[in-house]
Amino acid sequence: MDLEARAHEEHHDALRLWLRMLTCTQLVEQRVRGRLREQFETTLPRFDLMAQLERSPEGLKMNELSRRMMVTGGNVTGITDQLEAEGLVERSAVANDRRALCIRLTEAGRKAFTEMAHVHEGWIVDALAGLSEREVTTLHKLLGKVKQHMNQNVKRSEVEA
Amino acid sequence: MDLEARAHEEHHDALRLWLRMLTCTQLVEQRVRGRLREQFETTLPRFDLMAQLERSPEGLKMNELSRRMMVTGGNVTGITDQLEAEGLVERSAVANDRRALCIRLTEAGRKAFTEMAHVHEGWIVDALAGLSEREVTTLHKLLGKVKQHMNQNVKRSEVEA
DNA sequence: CGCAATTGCTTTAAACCTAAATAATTCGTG
DNA sequence: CACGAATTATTTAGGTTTAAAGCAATTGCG
Repeated sequence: MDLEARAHEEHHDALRLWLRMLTCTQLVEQRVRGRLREQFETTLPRFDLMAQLERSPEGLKMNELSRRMMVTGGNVTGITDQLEAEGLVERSAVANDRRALCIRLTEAGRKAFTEMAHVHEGWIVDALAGLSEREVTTLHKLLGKVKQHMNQNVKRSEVEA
Repeated sequence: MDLEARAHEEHHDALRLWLRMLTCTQLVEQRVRGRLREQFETTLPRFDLMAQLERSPEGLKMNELSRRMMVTGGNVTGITDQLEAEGLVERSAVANDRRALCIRLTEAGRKAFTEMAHVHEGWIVDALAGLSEREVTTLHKLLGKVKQHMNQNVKRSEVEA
């Protein structure tokens, strides 16, 4: 096989892999969305925001929340508004910077999240039950490479721009 | 390590893998969305719809399009409306079933898509360039297992329901 | 200091997406 | 054949998400 044909095939493989990544993610995501709605009357973004806060009991700035959730700031504002209205999170001022806000789970929020998180973990375990323990590790490692490469690329693009 | 502790660890691994899958998908997806907008003034759903049609030159029913894109029918109606208004796709009747419509790329649509698809493929190849050819294959195979397991689960749930 | 650039959050407008309701058609079964 | 059930596409109403603009506070630099 000549080099050009080989390159073509590899390109095709990359595309096929990407489509499969998308498919898998959407399959799991849609199932999780549906169950969050049915069983807890909440949404994935709301769950995700609370999950981020649960991992940082000291609280996070909107800024940081937006970065970690990989969504725009306006989006975080909206979701936080909802959760705050329901008493699940609270905004509080940050010392020495009156622009910034620190978002924290309330006690009620932490309680509600803990309950959901336990069930949620079961869904994920089920979704990935087709893989052996070893395969889970391999997948995690390979996706780690993808992630690392993407982050390097982002930095380079920013520098070039 | 006792069984319970091991189960806990495996659960944690599944969750970590899921979060990484989400991260990787979003990293690539957001980059693609941005470039589609900047370079072609279009969106991912529009691109995706055209991609499905390109793979089926004989056309697809709304029905089938919706299933393949993994979005609701109403959504497909809206995106099709846009693309039809721009002369990139066309709706035509289906023989023997006056409920159904067949959606096809127009000549202009095929031309526009081919141009975009070529560039798009390059983005994906770049995004996955951190992986060796062998790793791409492994990843594809492992995700295939996830997909298969999810689809089996879906069927079982439907039967039970 | 003075003031331009930056940072942090919110608001806005437009596109996207969903679930549910609607309308038209086809299918299945007595 | 008749008629209820299922299928196909669209419409509608309600959220979600994004990019971009806007506002307020802070930082940095001459």
